[in-house]
Amino acid sequence: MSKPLPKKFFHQDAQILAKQLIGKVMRSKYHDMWLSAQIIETEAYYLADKSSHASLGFTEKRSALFMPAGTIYMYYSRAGDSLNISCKGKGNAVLVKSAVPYFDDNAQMIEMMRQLNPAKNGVRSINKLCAGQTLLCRALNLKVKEWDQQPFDPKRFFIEDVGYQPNTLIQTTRLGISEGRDEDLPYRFIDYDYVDSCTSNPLRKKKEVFWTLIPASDL
DNA sequence: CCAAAGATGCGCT
DNA sequence: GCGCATCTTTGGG
Repeated sequence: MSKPLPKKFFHQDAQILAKQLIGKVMRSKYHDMWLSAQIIETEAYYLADKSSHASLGFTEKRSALFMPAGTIYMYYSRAGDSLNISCKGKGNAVLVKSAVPYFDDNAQMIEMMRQLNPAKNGVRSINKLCAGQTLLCRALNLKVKEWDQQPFDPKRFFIEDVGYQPNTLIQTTRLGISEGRDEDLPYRFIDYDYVDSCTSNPLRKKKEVFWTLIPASDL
């Protein structure tokens, strides 16, 4: 079950890569168990855009953003780890925002994910187990200390093309960007068929939120 | 100190 | 289900 995305795959424009990553499956080995989740939501960030960490300048902490395409950039903020991947052009990257558990071989995987990412009250439903950039890192046991500035490793953590093609993507604005920091750029992408498992559903917002649909024929 | 590419509970619709 | 207040941890100023 192991056909990691080739390095070349990450050598694409951030928005293209963000769209291409939708539907791909992350696989992380925890002890002897593979934990797998299909990416359903991503965001693109560019060196020139004021919301990107890279735009704040090169530092040791942010150096992964300036390393070759396909380098993992992880950072810790607001009580959780987040996963990014560098892409074409120094300082450009894609943030993986949410996923859904993908179980093609292991029935115990969900229990392990629940253990790694417990809900404070009750049990986290399967479709919300990886519904957030820090939640998915928790459920897959991905840590800054272990993966920041590293390339993917087919033996421990990689992303795989399982042949899934989304029918439609939602394109909308990124979340958590403060005013004046290019908050209106439409660089967030969601698999329409899994919109109920994303961090926040733009289609059902009462407030005015920009979104548009991208059909499969345009991908 | 406090902002940060967040998450959660609670009250309301 | 939505919006807002509140809690969260860490590194840079």
